[in-house]
Amino acid sequence: MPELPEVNTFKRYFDESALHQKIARTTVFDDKIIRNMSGTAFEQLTQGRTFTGSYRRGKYLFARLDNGHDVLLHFGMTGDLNYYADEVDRSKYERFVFQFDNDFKLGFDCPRKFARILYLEDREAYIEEIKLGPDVLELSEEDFLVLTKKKKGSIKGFLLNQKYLAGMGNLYADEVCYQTKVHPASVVSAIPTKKRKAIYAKMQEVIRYAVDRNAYYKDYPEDWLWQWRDADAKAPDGSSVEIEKIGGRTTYSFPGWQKLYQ
DNA sequence: TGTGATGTTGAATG
DNA sequence: GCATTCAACATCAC
Repeated sequence: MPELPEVNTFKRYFDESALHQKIARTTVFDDKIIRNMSGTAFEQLTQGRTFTGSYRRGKYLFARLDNGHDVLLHFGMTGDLNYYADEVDRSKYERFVFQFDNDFKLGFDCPRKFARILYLEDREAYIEEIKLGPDVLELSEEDFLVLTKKKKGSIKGFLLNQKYLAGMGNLYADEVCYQTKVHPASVVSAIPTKKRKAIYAKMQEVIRYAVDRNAYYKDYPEDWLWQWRDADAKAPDGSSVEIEKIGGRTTYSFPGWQKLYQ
């Protein structure tokens, strides 16, 4: 699920449920999901604390504690949040859970365990360490044009690289390429400036649109790519879909519709 | 039953 | 050192 718009929805959910509540108890069920310490250490560091705010950058959600430290929530492929009071609402895939003073719980669910949870004393140092790029919605057109000027890899691979810009994932990257009629395998630097501007604008538009709708796909326009993302898909001009690995991910494109720059 | 998945990392290569 | 590629990660659903 989680690309930038989805994680933004998680942020809203987190803010509405967990903020300003004291953590009475933290329970970790899967030690490996906490990446920089043991589950026990994580429990002890978070118990008794209160969440005071949150900050999202790309797909990374940082939950600030009242001691100035952060809990980083990265949702991987299948991460999700679940705020509940009744035990019947607990997910079988809950990997750890914060229990608050009001007896409500915020569970972190993740069937496939690709999520990454870290306890961070210094958020900025961590962002620096992993070289996380600017959030898509914070990136200026000027910076985007500079970034893309000399890159020799594919535009798809570029958009997915969180070190250049944070937040694009497999589906939205395909969507932007499709809507701008650029083949995802195009060499970044070979794409004319005018077209790179169009990619920047479409990226902002698509991500903004999705964020505004809480990443609720059913509210997206019918002519967006994802809805008919399958082997029989046809572009508006009738050309057929091509499915291949680009930038390491399964990519849907229409060679007859999207121009390949190289 | 085998395959692929809305993501990231770290090793390998150029 | 930088850019890029790709297997590995763990598990479930179709």
